[in-house]
Amino acid sequence: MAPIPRSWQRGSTRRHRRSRWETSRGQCSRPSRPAPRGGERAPRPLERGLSWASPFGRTSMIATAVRVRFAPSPTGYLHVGGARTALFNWLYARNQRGRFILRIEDTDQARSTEEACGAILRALEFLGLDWDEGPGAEGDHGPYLQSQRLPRYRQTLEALKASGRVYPCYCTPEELDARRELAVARGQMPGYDGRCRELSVSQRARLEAEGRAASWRLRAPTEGVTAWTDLVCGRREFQNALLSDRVLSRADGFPTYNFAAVVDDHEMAISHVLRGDDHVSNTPVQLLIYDACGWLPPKFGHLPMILGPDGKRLSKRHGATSVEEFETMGILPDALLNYLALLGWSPGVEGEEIYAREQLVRKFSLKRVASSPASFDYRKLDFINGEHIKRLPPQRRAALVRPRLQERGWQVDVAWRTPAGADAELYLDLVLRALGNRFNDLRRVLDQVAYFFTEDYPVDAAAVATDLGADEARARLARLADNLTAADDGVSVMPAAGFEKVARDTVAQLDVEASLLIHPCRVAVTGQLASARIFPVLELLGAPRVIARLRRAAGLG
RNA sequence: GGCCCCAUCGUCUAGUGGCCUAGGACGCUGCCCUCUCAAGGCAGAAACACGGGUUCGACUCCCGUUGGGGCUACCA
Repeated sequence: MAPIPRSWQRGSTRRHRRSRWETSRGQCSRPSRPAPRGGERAPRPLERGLSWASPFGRTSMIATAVRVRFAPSPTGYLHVGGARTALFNWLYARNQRGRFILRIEDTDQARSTEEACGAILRALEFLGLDWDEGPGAEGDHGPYLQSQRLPRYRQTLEALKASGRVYPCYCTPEELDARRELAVARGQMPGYDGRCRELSVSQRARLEAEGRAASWRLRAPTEGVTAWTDLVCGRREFQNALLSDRVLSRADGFPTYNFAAVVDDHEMAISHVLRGDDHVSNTPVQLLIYDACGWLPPKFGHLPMILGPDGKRLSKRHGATSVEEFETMGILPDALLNYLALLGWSPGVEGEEIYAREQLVRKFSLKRVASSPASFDYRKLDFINGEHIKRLPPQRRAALVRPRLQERGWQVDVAWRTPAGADAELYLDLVLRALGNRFNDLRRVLDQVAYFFTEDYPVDAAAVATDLGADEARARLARLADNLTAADDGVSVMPAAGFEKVARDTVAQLDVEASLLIHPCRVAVTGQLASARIFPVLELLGAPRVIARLRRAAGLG
């Protein structure tokens, strides 16, 4: 087996403080954070006049610190796609010794909920993707909830109005929809038709007199191209003619996604935007907004999508999709991270694909991110999870099982005469050691150890029928029980070797194949066809229970 | 419909013009080990979507076809 990475020996290396979520509860909807020192920061003045003419006028050659962000909108649980995006950002930040920022994009008042926000934060905590700035970890660039940043968007909008880079649009959503449908029906482009772009002062006054509220649209260029070099897929470009004038500020005064994201990414000094492929077409729009504001855009990298096993977008009908579901399935956070990292990224070396999180951090590179979409493979996740479980140090494996055992009220009785006496901790440890590599699935382990802790353990009826159905088999078990009784002094712990000697002697007396005794014995004692090696199991069970179970199986008990 | 992207074993991928008789991982098959089951060891089946170019030479570069995906909002 490969050398065990330090993290598995040391236990958790998660950097985040366990208490963060507890202390950050409620941050999502209520700004209970202390007021920033010195009150509100002065708004950064908008640089007017050097935008289109000189979009890179403010380029600095000084390498800036890496600041990346994960910006979920709290409209549901954390999807594995989102988790993968968060992971890649986190890995990049940790690898580059940068900062990982968490920002909640809750400008959609109708769909955002506090529960969803809490669920997302909890899922990130479960995964151990700790954020340096964000809810519960206020930094210099907060607040980190968009709903608390409204004044900032308003300020930027005012500056844009002053520079003439936005114009009011009085079309209602209904009118827009109707015209869009018409355009599509005619085979034309569905984008905004520019109706309000060149309105005169008097026309605007008339529309406003009708009581129409204005949304504000970016006056975007109608020719040329908007291009960028994507960190993942290289040069990308879009025809400006295809990019219609987008709404930056809705009629209700709330910013749209593209506008809020740009303002926030700029004000939070984000250096790299790593997000899902589904955002590529937003990028030229955002680039235009940066330009209009006179800001230098960050670098962009678009991660390929995660598809279901059938190549369609991953959805619930494929199986689990939320981090929470994987947690209840018994998937370890590090295993999920390991698997997710391999979806769309490769370490570029052959052999083992099992990595502890700090190995991922060390190896991660944007250069090795794939540009093609990947299908989610639940079986490989299971394999990786099993490998992670197998590499856990004994105490941590015990910690995974213990609460579930306690939940069922299982305990250890000194009368069993096990090597652990009545020490439950030691007993669990010994049981898990006996199980060894067979313990690689949290969903199964409870059934695998049940017969050590209770008489009410699951029994495989088919196994009983085949292995204990014959009279000869039961007679052999009765003989074994008798011989064990004779060998047992009623006081001391019988070691595995002791059980084995009695069993071998019994086989010799009976003059049969050893397996003809051992297999029925296993079924009689564990209820299962498969278990850990039988003699250590018998030792852990203790002679009293072994003899009782044998007699019961033999029909004598 | 329009725009954009993607294309190597069933799946995740390595591969940046000759190292490729295409490598690894999961899964699958067989054998070994063996008290069962796992684990482990060994072996095996399994792919460059198709068609044109470019080149002395294409998995690698270009074009087209096909297939898949994304976007096309006063959602994010």
